[in-house]
This record gives sequence, C-alpha cells and structure tokens, in this order.
Amino acid sequence: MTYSFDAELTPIPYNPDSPSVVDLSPESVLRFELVSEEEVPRISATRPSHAKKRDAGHIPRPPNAFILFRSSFIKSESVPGNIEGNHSTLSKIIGIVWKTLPPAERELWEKRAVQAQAEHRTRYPDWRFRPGTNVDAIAKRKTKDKNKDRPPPERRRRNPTAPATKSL
DNA sequence: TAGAATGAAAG
DNA sequence: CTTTCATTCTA
Repeated sequence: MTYSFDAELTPIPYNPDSPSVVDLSPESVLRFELVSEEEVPRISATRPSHAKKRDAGHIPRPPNAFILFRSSFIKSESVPGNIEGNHSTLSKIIGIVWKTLPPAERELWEKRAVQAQAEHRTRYPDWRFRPGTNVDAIAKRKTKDKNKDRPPPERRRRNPTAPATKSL
C-alpha cells in the first residue's frame, strides 16, 4: 500500500509568539488600527460579547472555524455597512462563502479554531460546555418536561432527515 | 449510539 | 434573525 501524502502539509510552526500560521488571512493585513483613545474608555479585557447578558465571569465557548471566519469577514468590512448592516443576511452570505471556501482555506480556519480552543482551554482548563445551565434553557427544559408527551413544533433548523417511521 | 439541543459572534 | 460547528445532553 502506498499512501501519498501532500508534501505541503504545512508543518504548523508552533510559535508561541507567532500569531499567524499562514499569512493567508486578512488579519495579517490588519496591522494598523485607528483606535481613538476617546472611543475606547477602558474596555480592558471585557469582551464585547453582547450575545446575552450573562453574569460577569461567564466564559463563552471557543469560537468555531465558521464563527472565526464570520468575525473576520465582517471585521474585514468585506461588505460595507451601507450595503447590508444586518448580520442575519450577512450570516447567510458568509455561510455560502464558507461553503465555497477552498479546502485549504477551510482547513486554515479549522486550525485557527483549534488554536483558539487551545488558548481557551489554557485560560479556562476547568471550563466545560454546559448547555442547559442557563435560566432560559432550564425554563425550556421544564416546558419540555411538561409537554414531553407532545413533540415540540418542528424547529426551522437543519433538515429533519425524515425518520421514516422507525419501528423499534 | 445516535439524534437533539444549546451556545458561540454580532448588529 | 442568521450562519455553521462543537460540545453536551438525553432517550
């Protein structure tokens, strides 16, 4: 058996001080930043994360490759706000772009996600993804428990893959 | 074991 | 609202 491996499999230069693995990302170009001290009160390490009002100290999950890509995409101002400032639509577009991304780039983002995970894990070694620890989730759970007899309305997400009456 | 669900960004 | 991915949870 002869397996052929790509000789250009990027050895991943693990440099603690080297932020970029491959200068293929737009961030590498984002070297200058016009940050007005006036505009920046003292955000310190407080992440903008406005996803949901969480108690201070809530540790957000590490971003996925897609999330990183989307953030970079929007940050890159690829789509001027005057064209579309709605992230809902942007997400759709970026989603398509993501699908059209070349495998190489996709892997690149994946590696970035892995790095983010590693960093996150280093910062919060004991952190763990715990879905259902939020009040919202708990409330939903209770609701489900009450209505556990009746299946919830089909969620408009993903495709149901028709179970095809699975008789057990 | 496999599917469901939640959570992440962000304006 | 919307995306995809990852991790967790439940049946």
